[in-house]
Amino acid sequence: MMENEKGISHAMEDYLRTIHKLSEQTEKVSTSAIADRLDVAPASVTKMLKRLAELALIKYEPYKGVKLTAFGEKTALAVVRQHRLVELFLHDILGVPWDRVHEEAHRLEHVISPYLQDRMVAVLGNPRVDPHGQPIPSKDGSMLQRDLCRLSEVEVGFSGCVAEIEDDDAELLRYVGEKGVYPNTQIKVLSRDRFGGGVSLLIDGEEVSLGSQATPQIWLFQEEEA
Amino acid sequence: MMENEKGISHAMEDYLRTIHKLSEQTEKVSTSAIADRLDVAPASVTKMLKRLAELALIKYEPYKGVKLTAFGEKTALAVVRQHRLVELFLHDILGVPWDRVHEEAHRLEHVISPYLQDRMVAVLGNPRVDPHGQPIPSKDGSMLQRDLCRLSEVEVGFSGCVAEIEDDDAELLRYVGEKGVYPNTQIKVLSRDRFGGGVSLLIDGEEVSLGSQATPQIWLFQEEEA
DNA sequence: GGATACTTTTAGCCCAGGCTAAAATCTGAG
DNA sequence: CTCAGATTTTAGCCTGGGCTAAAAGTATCC
Repeated sequence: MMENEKGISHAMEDYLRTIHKLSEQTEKVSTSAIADRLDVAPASVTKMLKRLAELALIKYEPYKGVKLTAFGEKTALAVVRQHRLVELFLHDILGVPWDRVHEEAHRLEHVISPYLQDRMVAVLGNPRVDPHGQPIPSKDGSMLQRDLCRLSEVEVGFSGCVAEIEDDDAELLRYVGEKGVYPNTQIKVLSRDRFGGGVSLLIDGEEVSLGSQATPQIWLFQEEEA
Repeated sequence: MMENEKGISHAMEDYLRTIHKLSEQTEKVSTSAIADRLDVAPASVTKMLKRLAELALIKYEPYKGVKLTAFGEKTALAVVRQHRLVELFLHDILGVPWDRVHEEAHRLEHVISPYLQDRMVAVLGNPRVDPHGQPIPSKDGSMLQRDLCRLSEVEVGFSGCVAEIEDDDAELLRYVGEKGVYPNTQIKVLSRDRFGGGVSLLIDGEEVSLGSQATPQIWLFQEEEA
């Protein structure tokens, strides 16, 4: 049951991380959205939501969706921190490619003690972002806030810098990596498909095209560069 | 249920490792010995033994104790390998002290994929022994066989080299470490308590005494040195 | 060789976290 | 405003891995 001292199981950690993730898009997160993402039946989600609500991790009104409480938010951020630190560790120290770190980290994140986390942080030198450019929440739960927009939504002619790429689709990461798009890659948007959302980019003097599945997953720093 | 592809759960891995460990002492391992070591009720052990027997991991005759099959042995050695590799990794790469690696490795060992194991091995440079001197089984299940004897059983006057120290009691490891006893430490037995099994040692020119709880946990290379 | 003590197993329970099928609620289109 | 369709919840079941209490088997001692 309570795998860590606070009565929060590994499964609960997964739910919290998922709810946190989905909260970026919608205010109240739906049962089915969680079920989809965790690949479990909606009924299972409902059951778990009740437990999370009992622990005061979420505010749950039946049929109305769910929202993290402040406590839940804090706990979720701790899970995200753990996850991203592990990803970075796997990448930087063990040489795991960026399209594999997510799934490996998913298993590891639940069994890293606070002590080990500290050791990892020490070895990594207090890092700020994971291998996909996503910011690592600090211990106290504050997270680097940045002004980002999706590559799928930026104007033709925009020139700027890649901030992060969504980490949950390994296939996509491989695709994007092959095209030479990584965090901090400098890009300029040359053109855009009229329908579909694919783009043509200038990267390092080369012209590169990206399919419409990829562009919404790539986030750019908002501030336009010269 | 089946946490790895072969239908062997984390709990089962713990049982296998424990049975393997206890098999060093006795031919047939008793239910209660397993229960003691895993800190669960004997009834729980019985139940699990049936499951392990169904998977052909052990030979189980009710009331007569239990023994690993060849398949069980192989599986257990894979778990031991995982455990010791993780211990070494934590020690060498993350700087975790040797009295802490066991408990941390205990959680981690169940969630390291074969791929990650390979990465660890690469980073560690194909190591042979863990931080307590215990040999790491190779991938194919062969393990460095050595001729060891306990410090508690060696004659006064013996001079030789520490091979390994049992890793499951952190307190003891700290004690032994404070005394300067590590794998490969050169020692000479100066005297022995008439009753109790404590000894007085010469280490690096210094006289050091070790209590009777410690000496049976310390293993020496059998061959006497000049 | 039998009484007693210890060990092991059985029986039956619990909880977490899944599942399906059926009931309840919500939503949006006419 | 109603009702069909989608979403969500309830009810009830399952499995793994624990537990306790009671029964069964084994060992020991006289």
